[in-house]
Amino acid sequence: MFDLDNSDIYWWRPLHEEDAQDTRGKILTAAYKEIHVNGFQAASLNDMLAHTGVTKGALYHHFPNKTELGYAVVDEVIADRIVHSFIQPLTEAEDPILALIAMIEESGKSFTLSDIQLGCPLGNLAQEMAPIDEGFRQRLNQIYERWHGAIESAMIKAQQAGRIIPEVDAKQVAMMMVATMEGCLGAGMISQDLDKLMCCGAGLIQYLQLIQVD
Amino acid sequence: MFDLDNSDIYWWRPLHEEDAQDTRGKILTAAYKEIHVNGFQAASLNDMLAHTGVTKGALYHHFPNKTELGYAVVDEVIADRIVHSFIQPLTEAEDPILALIAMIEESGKSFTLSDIQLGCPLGNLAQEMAPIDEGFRQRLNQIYERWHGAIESAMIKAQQAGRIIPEVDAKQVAMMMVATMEGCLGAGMISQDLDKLMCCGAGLIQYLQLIQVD
DNA sequence: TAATATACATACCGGTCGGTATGTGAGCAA
DNA sequence: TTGCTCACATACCGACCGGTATGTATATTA
Repeated sequence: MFDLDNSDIYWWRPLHEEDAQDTRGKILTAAYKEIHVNGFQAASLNDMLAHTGVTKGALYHHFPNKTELGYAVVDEVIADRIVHSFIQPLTEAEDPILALIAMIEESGKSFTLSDIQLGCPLGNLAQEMAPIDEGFRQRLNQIYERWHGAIESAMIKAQQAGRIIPEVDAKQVAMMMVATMEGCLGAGMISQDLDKLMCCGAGLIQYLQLIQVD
Repeated sequence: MFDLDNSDIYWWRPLHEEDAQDTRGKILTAAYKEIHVNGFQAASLNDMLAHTGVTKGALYHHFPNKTELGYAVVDEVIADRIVHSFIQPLTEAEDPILALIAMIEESGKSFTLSDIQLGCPLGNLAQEMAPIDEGFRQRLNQIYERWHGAIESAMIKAQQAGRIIPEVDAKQVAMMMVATMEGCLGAGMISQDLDKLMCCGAGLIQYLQLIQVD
């Protein structure tokens, strides 16, 4: 409907690779942006080609069709961003609970309005494509399962260390954490209000403190 | 990509009005279904006309364009369904906490796979349209604010009655509840697994029990 | 050097989209 | 009966879509 092009401030986190990429890489990042703004179905190949200067011949040399390009964006761009932003910081942390809280607080502070305007690239694509394309569904579900797994492991570790009350179930907490984080981003997106996003995040942090052993 | 037509089992809850509607009503429910399956942008006017037997002339007699039709679907169909399913049961309940728990448990039990395959009509549309159309964003945001308000009031009521610990903030809890419920539905949709949905819901119920005064 | 494969570039196609122009019959008011 | 409005019905339009056929410059191999 309207244009959000030609600027980097609209992307969740900077895609540092921007320049000095090969053609395939250029297409992938351009496709990622287009999809994040318009969704997959409404993403126009012509538009992304126009933005990058890459031609249609080049695109169809590297990808057989639009769907496979979408799959590649999920596998190579989105998965990578989720892992680096949310999974790795968790698996590497000594105290995963503190890491989770820090992650949420950090997001609340560093997100700008333009960051949350477009929502989560993973969540958006899941909502749009999971019901109508099994290939997308499986690929996106894989990412979610890695995410759930990482939090579940962290919770089990915290429970064994006596940092979390034994009454809660690690799997339930993990699934609920991801669901709530996605939901919070959605709340921020629809309200276009950073305060609401942080209010939502504060609720989640308090939940984490409730299940902690003091 | 594929077809989910000619059956009612795919819609979240039956749209009881089905038959004996006027032309405008027929268009609205058909549009609601098309949008719920394909999203707004990918929803085809020609398709919904074909499914109902209504002609394009009739459609453009009642609605000036596709966007206004979408707005009407939000205002008249989606808002109504959210209010009746989630807001009214809450405001009418004596003990809102028990009502919330019952609502989640009830959903877990009554949802079928086909119900969750398409996700939440409100959440889907919000994710898709909020970033690219201000008219949609405002209308959808209004629904969310009513929802948030209802839960917040319920929480304040419960807190005054001493049913909930005083440490939690009613607004935070309200926003987090909605976010988590939407997120849970999303988890169910992407996994196409009712167990995961219920696992997620169980986490939310346990949270409600944690903030309760025993 | 000749042959072949790679990595694009350009031009074009059929199909679908939202939207519109025009026609038509029923109901009603004068 | 006449004239007007409402509630559609039909036919069609230009724009844009994903995809393809064909051409070409460069690098690689025989």
